[in-house]
Amino acid sequence: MNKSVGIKDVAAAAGVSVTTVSHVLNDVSYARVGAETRERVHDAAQRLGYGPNRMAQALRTQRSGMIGFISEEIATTPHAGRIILGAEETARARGYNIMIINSAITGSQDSRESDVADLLDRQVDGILYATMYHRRLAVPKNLAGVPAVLVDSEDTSQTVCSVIPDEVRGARSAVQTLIDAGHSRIGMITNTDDVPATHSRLRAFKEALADAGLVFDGNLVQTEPSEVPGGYAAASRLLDRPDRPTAVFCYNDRMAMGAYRAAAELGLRIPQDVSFVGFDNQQLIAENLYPALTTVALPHYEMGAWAATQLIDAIEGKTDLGSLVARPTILDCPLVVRDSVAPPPG
Amino acid sequence: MNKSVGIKDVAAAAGVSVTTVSHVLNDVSYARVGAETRERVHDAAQRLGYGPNRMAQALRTQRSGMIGFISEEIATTPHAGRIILGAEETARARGYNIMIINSAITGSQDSRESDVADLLDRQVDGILYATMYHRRLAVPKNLAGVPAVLVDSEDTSQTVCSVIPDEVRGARSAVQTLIDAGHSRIGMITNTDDVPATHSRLRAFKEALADAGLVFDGNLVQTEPSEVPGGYAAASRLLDRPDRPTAVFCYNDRMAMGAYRAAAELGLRIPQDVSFVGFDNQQLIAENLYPALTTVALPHYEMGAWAATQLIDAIEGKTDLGSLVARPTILDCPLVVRDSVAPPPG
DNA sequence: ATGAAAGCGCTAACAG
DNA sequence: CTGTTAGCGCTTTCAT
Repeated sequence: MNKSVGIKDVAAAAGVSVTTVSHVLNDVSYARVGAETRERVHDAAQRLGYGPNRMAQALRTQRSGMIGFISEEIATTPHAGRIILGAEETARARGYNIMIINSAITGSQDSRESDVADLLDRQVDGILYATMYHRRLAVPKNLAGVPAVLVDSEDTSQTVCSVIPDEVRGARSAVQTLIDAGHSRIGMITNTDDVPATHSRLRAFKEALADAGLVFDGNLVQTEPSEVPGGYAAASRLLDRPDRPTAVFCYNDRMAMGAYRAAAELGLRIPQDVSFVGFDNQQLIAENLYPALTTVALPHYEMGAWAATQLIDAIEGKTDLGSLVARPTILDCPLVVRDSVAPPPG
Repeated sequence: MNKSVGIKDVAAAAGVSVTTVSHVLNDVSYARVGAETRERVHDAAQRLGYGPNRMAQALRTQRSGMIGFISEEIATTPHAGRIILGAEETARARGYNIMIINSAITGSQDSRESDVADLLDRQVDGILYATMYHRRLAVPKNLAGVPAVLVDSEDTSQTVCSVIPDEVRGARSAVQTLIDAGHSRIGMITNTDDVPATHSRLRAFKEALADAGLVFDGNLVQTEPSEVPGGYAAASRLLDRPDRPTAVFCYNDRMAMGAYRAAAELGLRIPQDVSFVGFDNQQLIAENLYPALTTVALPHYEMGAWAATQLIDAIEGKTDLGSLVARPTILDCPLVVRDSVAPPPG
């Protein structure tokens, strides 16, 4: 059907040996081939539509040029796509391809190991392991010894390199944008999950307040599950107070969506009466709420790209991942300014 | 590091030849091996943690067990993830893995061909080609002759097998649910894109009305770009009429989101004063609007799974894709009932 | 400056 | 019932 043309066909067509073909096509440095021969080879290859059989190449060189990508619940979050995209584009630019495997987030440790084993049988040169949200993770044992990097998660055993978002700086810039707009009574809607983001964002909230010389009022932080109904409930409590805050930092965009409804029901206009800022930059929500939500973007694409770059550098011996395992690499979360922030009323 | 254990290590450990190992591990039918030997081989393989080198295997058998997956803009839509998931899970269950490539939707025909070529060099056994929304497509020339199936798009040259959603039946069930609730003045918000979905959904709207003996009123269909602001604008016009419809079928969930705002601004309650039904089942929106939006789901997972199944069947010679190219296979779009539909007021 | 040949890890005739 | 051996398509050492 397709590639019936092999290196020997090219050799025959160019009237040279396969060695020569291999040499010129791979630009082997030490082998010296006549300029005219070079051209003949390139021509023949071109004409026949030759492309090397990457499996044969891999078998011989012990380098598959494939990167395994394990993603938890590929589908559930639109974010996962950005990580894959970052990794794929980066890898491809360097001649690598991505082999993708979905891993159920509910899967057992055994099933995770067999995901890795699958990829290893495929002779991938390295593995990217992405989680659907930032958290700490016990990596499959058989990942040890394989070039690997974790994306959006940290290894509990500190044995594999990882890249995560800078939750604290991101959250601080979110709160700062509220402070800069002139707010001094600022509330926060936080969530109930025991994940790094919860702690980091809350801590950043307090720090930003403190740095601005504002007092932290525990009554102005309301906790609920991190979904739209939770945001609605938390915001309702916050905005119904006589001394309601004039601005609210929401744990994420989904909670902000709920907060919008709470504000609407109380007859509060956004941003004239109350300002909001979210986190995550879930485009579908942030762009489409009215008014559009100012929020903080998670660097999914960048994490994917960074991870792929490091992994490939390690595979090619340009880097030692070992030097990076000590603590996760942290990537910036930029503020995305839209229309939900204004100076406080009055 | 990883798989330094090969078939000959197993052979040595089990005290048999590599042939025997290959035979028992692959359950070769014709080769007859003693039960006790079988066990020894399995034991040894187990003990050494042997897994076959899939590249060597592929090189030898001319079957890579890899499926190439080309996806336009993997990241942009959450939907793409569901297609990948359907394909990946199905493929994996049958011993195949997915090699993924992102193809810019803006890419040239040449770049598409090189995407395919890349995969072909990798010796994939077949290719799945997914678009980010249902449309007609000129497939790369070099896809001809390769087992392939298109997901969510149709081949303009009718030469490759494809699977698409049943827009018409989906839209009809959306409209029907409005009719069943007792509505007789039903409006539609449609869009400006010249894509199959636009035409199918509008046609279905008219057919459903006709079948129910309701008259079609051109004033009750408003056209705008298929995003939230468009939905807002179209719905505003529709609901501001003295003879406003009591129910509205929205081209998609994003437009429905805009329509919700239009209703709110006019002081209309959903669903008491006006019912809405959307299309696409974009969970982030449909589940989180208030009230939650009744809509029609696109069978992304199912299309991915169906495509992978057919492709693998074809690869394994169980099916001839040729028999399916004549027209696309159409998969059902189920109605997802939530809270945005009620009987008309009064 | 170019070619012959070995061998990557595996499967599948073919021999015994 | 089990073992020998020839490649799959390529890279690379070593000869020429």
